[in-house]
Amino acid sequence: MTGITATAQPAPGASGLRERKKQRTRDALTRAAMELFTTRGFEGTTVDEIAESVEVSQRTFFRYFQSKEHAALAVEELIEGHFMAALRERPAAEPPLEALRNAVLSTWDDVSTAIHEVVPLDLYMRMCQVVETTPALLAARMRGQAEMEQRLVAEIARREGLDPVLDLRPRVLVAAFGGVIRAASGHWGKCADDSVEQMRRSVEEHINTIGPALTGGWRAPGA
Amino acid sequence: MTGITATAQPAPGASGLRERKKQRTRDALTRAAMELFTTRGFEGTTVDEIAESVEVSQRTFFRYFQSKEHAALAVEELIEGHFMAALRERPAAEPPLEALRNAVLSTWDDVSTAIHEVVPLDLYMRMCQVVETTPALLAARMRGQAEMEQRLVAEIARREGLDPVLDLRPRVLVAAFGGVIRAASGHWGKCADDSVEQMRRSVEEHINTIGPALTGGWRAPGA
DNA sequence: TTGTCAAATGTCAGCTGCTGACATAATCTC
DNA sequence: GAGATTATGTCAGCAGCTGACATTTGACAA
Repeated sequence: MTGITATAQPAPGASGLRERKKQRTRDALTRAAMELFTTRGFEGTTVDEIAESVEVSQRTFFRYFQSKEHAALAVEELIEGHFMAALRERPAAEPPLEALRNAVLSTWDDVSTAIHEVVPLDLYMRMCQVVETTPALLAARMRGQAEMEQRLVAEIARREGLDPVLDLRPRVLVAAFGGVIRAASGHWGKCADDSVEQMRRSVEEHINTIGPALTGGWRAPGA
Repeated sequence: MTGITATAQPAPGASGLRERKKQRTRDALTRAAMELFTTRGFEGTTVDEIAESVEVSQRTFFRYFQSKEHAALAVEELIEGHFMAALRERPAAEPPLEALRNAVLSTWDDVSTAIHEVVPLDLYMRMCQVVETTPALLAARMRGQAEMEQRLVAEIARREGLDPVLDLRPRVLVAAFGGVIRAASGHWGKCADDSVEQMRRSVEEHINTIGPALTGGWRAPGA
């Protein structure tokens, strides 16, 4: 009704009591899930336990989340939404890679406040580590990112006025970009540095490496 | 014993009757799984049906495959093994991206014969389409590829004498490369052209696009 | 307020993927 | 051929997930 058609969540700036209540239980479920996952681990936590800790039936949990994995990655989805919006607002003059880069970096602060409306930031940080070390979650996240990448390809193609089926470049660019983002967050996850700032720097650094990494000539400083 | 230490499958060139039998049932299971998946769909097929069609208990199925998904992606894993071996054999003089590229292209023929020892090629082709359209399989495959990419990073770093933790470039390069491969196979899957040759060409074309896709200046031919 | 409608939730039953434990049957070794 | 290994079968059980139907709760109008 607000004009912002959501992905799967209830409308963000909703009006009625009903909508607000829905949003509340959804947030409560995500938070409860993340708290349990970060303490007992993902596989060590049952959906029943999550539901119970919010005093809701298991069936209700599955009405909010397609799967246990989706609950764990709810925040991730939120972030992707913000990023996509940021990309759409980049000036048309920016070349594709720069637009992607700037969208990531510019959206950073918005994102952390948006996250904080749902869960404490440090909980999210700890959750990232869990994701990075849980195969099932890694797989689910990668699937989500693949869907995201499809949307990115469409957007890039639109910006540049290209046919995303005939022209390979948007797909290739986005694939590379996505890979780099994954590499960055993986790197950040391992370093166990719990700051958003550090994460931002990691992403920036990785993006700046795209050029040098692909244009050979690595061995100048090495041997 | 042949020097090719396998990933999880029984040793390829095994000696005893036991080993050969194991390999036979494993192959039979993969083939049965793929045949059922391609006709009834992945979710429309139960593990019991697969096991039954090979006249084996469900429990045995799970002794061969960690999950239903793993059975669907068994061939994929086989291919990755060949690719990894090919990469290790590339001359040390080749710069990283070229080595990756050549490993893919050079290994192509070996792969198709290796596949054919397990399943008919056209069955594999049809299976690729199923993977591309089944969310659970997409996720599982991406996870597998992520693991593969880690191994690739290690190998590239070794070749170049770099520390894969400190130096970002191997990770970034492999991420980009992996993304491109995914883009290529996705593109091939959509075009529904059932030839290996076409697939090879698609991969080659995509790899050659890496440079142009990243170095901006797209709008020369377009508008 | 009250009554009506729609939407959210609870309850229950059931399927499917997957695993541990133990018994049985097949291969290997001598 | 006897005994040690190893693969397989059987059984029981948990956890994720879904459809169907009953029940409650908020929305809206008379």
